[in-house]
Amino acid sequence: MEQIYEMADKLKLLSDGTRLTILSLLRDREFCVCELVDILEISQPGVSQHLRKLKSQGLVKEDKRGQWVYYSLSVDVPPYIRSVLEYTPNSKTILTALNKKEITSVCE
Amino acid sequence: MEQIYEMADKLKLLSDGTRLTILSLLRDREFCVCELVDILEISQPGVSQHLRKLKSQGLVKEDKRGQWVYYSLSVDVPPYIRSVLEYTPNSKTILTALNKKEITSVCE
DNA sequence: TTCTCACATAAGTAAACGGTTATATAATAT
DNA sequence: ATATTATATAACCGTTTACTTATGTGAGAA
Repeated sequence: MEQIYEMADKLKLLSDGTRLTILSLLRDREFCVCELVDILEISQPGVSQHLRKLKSQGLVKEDKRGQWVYYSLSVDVPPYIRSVLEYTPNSKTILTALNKKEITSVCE
Repeated sequence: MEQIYEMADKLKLLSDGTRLTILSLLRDREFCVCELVDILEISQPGVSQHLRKLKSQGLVKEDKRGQWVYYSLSVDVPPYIRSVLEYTPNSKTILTALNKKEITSVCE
């Protein structure tokens, strides 16, 4: 019972389009915040706050390198979350849908 | 992109503990509203409203039989929702966790 | 008919949510 | 040292959420 409410809490992270997009992108590779700001159409603080929620529940981890902070999927993403992410479009699809050219890495 | 926001909208239905419990119960058999009211610990209108949301998004269907309305999982539950429900506790586990004796059917 | 039971709908409310702008911090570049 | 860039945090705000109580509706029982 506890368990089912915990699951609901984590699933809440997937219940917002912006966050589900972020997770789908991260499924393929790491992204730094400025890339996500460029891709998603909300403000930088908006992106930061979504990332904070995702991190606080252990779905993503951050890696600070110089000026940038790179986010990637945590290895601890529970199976019921992973199973959903298998059904979301991949980053290539998302990026072309948004008319963003597919960058390979780094903001520089 | 459209697609990802649609998925997020349906996942929102799983992001509440009460609704996730309802769906997990329905995975095993149909339940009438009064059974759900007895099991879950919220008011009857509260249960009705959750069921309305679940129905409006096509996750459950209703079957009126006499005085009662029986709800069951829709056959149209999309795969990414089904895959989550494979990880939730079954109705037996939920009922014993809540100290409700396992009824086999009907309110009568 | 009248009462009761099962359910739905309406209206109200406190809290959470998802965004914004403004500001702080920390690293790099000049 | 100063400016610029990347990110985080704070404060605010309108909307949505998940409940509640009160009331409506429709079926079966008396």
